[in-house]
Amino acid sequence: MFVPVPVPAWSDGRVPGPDDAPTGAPLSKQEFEALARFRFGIRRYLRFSEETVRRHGVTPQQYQLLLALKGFPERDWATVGELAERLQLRHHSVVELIDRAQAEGLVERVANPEDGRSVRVLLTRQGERILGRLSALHRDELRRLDTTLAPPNWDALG
Amino acid sequence: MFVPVPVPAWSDGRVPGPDDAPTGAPLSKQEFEALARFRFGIRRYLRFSEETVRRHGVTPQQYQLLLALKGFPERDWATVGELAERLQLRHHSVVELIDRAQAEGLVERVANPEDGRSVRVLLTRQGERILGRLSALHRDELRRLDTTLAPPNWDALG
DNA sequence: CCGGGAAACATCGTAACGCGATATTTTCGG
DNA sequence: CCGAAAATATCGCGTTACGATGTTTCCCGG
Repeated sequence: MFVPVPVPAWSDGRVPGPDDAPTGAPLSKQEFEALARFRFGIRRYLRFSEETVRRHGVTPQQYQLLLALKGFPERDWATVGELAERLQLRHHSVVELIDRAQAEGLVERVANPEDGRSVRVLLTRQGERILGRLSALHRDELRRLDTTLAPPNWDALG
Repeated sequence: MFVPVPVPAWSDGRVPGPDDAPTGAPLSKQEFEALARFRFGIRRYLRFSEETVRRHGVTPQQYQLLLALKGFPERDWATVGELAERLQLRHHSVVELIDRAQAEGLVERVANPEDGRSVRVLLTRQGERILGRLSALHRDELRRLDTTLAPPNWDALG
């Protein structure tokens, strides 16, 4: 499942390969621990999220879709392509995700008046309602976790 | 794929269900955006990670396994159960992950002298080498992303 | 010292998800 | 008005994490 993203979304648009020399010195035990702790924090948050949303009858992917819509900058809808970028997935993976969410009555598709090729995806009333509850729970959890979840502070590691 | 974790790893050991009232008021558009941006940051980091490690011939799960070993607090090995906690997976998922990583020569199992039921998992020389390179690249990327990746600062949102 | 329950690890079959490859519809420049 | 590019959609497949179940080792009461 190798995955070349068409327009890389990180810093310099390059993905380091096996021949790239790492820029810094070898990592200390402390640095490895910091990296591992950060990853653990992410896993823990995602695990909390997964359990929470499933108890409300939606999958983690669906929650991310809903959130990406309601949380889209400036708007409250998005096209498939825009969602693919926000969710860091391929277009057709998003298409399938939308299909499933639509079947559950969480989102709907509307023709885009500005471009007939694309589609506007937006939340249904039910989608709004569920997202509202779930987001509040996530905000609460984030408030509790936030120091645990912060990226390592390399300078204070010495 | 519903997932009741035996010993929940988050705050109060409870997972909010549909009948829990969210503690706070409904979220503002800004808060939704903050939540979505944070999730986007995570996705972007994980995407970077996936691409990077695949170019070096390991899967994302394998990288996480290696990192969990080298970054384990106080030690540089762990049991299957400990890894399950750190990786937030079920025991047998970790067993399979270790099987695959072992087949690739990245980790090895050694009998645990202190308890014959459990197993010590540790890095091979090759696992160390690959992990070293990958971790340096991850540290570099994290240094670049860190403001983007920080959890939302709710107080500064108003 | 021994028998039963618990703990730790392992095996097997299954379902969901994201992907590559490919197809379809719409736009737009010349 | 036509061909190339863009945006969305369809199909089949491999990987992975899971639930259910099995095996080995420890530990404790009697």
